[in-house]
Amino acid sequence: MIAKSTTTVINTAIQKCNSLSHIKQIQSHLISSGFFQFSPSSRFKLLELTAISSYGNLSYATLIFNYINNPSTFDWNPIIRGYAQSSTPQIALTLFISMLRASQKPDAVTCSFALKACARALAKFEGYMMHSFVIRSGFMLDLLLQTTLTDLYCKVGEFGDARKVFDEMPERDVASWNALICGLAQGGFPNEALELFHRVCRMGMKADDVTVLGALSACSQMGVLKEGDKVWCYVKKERLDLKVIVCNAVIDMYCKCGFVDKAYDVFRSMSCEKNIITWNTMVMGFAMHGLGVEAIELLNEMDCVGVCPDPITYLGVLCACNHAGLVEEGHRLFNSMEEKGIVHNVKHYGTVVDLLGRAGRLNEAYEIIKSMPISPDIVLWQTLLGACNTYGNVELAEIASQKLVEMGSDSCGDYVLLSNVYASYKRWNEVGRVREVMNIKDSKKVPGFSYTEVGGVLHKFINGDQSHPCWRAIYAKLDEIMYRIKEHGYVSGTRFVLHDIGEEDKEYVLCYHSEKLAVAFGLLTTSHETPIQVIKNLRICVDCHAVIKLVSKVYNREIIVRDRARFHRFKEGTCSCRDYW
DNA sequence: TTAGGGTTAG
Repeated sequence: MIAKSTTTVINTAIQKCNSLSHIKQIQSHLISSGFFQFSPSSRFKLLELTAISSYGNLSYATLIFNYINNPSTFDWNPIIRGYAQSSTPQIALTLFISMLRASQKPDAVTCSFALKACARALAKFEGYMMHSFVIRSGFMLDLLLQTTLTDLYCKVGEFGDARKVFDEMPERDVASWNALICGLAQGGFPNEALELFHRVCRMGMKADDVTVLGALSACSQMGVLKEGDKVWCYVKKERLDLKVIVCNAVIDMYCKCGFVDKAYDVFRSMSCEKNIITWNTMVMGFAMHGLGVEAIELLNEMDCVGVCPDPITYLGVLCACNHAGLVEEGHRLFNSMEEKGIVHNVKHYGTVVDLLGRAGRLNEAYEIIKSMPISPDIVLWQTLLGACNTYGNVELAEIASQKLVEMGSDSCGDYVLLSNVYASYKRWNEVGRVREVMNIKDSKKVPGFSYTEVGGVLHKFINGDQSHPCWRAIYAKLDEIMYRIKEHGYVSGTRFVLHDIGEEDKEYVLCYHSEKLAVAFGLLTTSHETPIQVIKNLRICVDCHAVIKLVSKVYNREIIVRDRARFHRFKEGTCSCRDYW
């Protein structure tokens, strides 16, 4: 028997560990003194520290664990927890099964780690098995497990089951609400997430930092400024702005709602210390708004105040140069990364290829791809192909298309671009051949949709959509728009339509793109001085861009479109992207 | 002796 006071001394020493070598010293002391075998609490502390602390080492923790004769639940728990939060969470589930085979009984804590592992591994089937195990073990009344289950079902996309677990909870605390709010926000249901946030506030429950993170993410996705403002007021009232993670989310929200100035105000007036994510979010915000010079200035400021940029900072700055057309600066920054100790990743290559490609420097872009020490991905070849389409480079377009086929890309956009390049040289035989392959492959297109907020209600439009209650009026308005802008020189850009249909029909397909429907609806339902705000899931197409520019002039209306890549602010016939996107 | 919910990315 070991005296309790001795155990306390040992455990205090373990807690003071701050390096792996320190852990090893303690371990050897525990083994030689017999504590490893006879003091379960010391062994637990040692395992926990080795498996989950920042200076620990999971492989080493596994070595220690394998040294234990007949491990107890208290020995299994820290090792399962360690793997659950590692990059290989599926190992935690294998260990959970090994534990059952070794006839050790998992407790509610073991289950919480196993559920976490399922969520991180997106293991839906194993998640259902674990849920059943939790019920059979009699742990279903555990509030923490119910919350973990709610989170798990959201992460694997089973929102119905998440809702069921949540609705059946006898009592809920703020973390349970957060699991559902954040789960819905991250799972593509921002509207529902925001509604729940308001419900939490109405119930008089104190929303905490995690709740507002979920709400802010929802506002960012939908681009709803008024809602975002409300959350920001709540954040200030509850002093949640003392948390850097919350400020970062607020900056991101204002950028994505189209108000980079407000984001910058928050960035400048933060009362807590900025972290690298704060800087990166602001840089990315500038990029999104085509403010290349501002992004570069921020990078320089980081250098002045001694903050080390990371690969994401450089990605943001390169992206900003790309959107602002700062070709030389972007190219120079890309080349300077190595001396700053930052290794180029595939996204950096993607951005610089885009940058050079848009500037017509196709051969340089291709040389960069050829010199890459890592494999180019599908997006990168698509970027080059896009530039080939713009500049009519058949030779490189064929190379990029061939690579895309080899890589198994089945995006119909690839075929459209290649056939457009052939079409621009009137090489109709090749156009026909590409179209044929495209039909055989039955390439799928991601459906485009846009939404706009009018009177606090979000209206969603899909290409060619007739589901909106006012669709007849919207289509009539669009006909009027097309008629009026044609008087100002608009010619339909039918070469961007994919389908093999007659010219008139092509015009029809283009005409009812979701962003045009949203703009027509905005013109119908909002007053003259209100800017129309539209959010699109894909990049805006060339034809819609041309149409909206003219609409902003003919109807004298400001129109702001956030597409997948950036913001376009249309005013008096021009766009803030200067047609460079 | 141990558990739940979380911000940036072509």
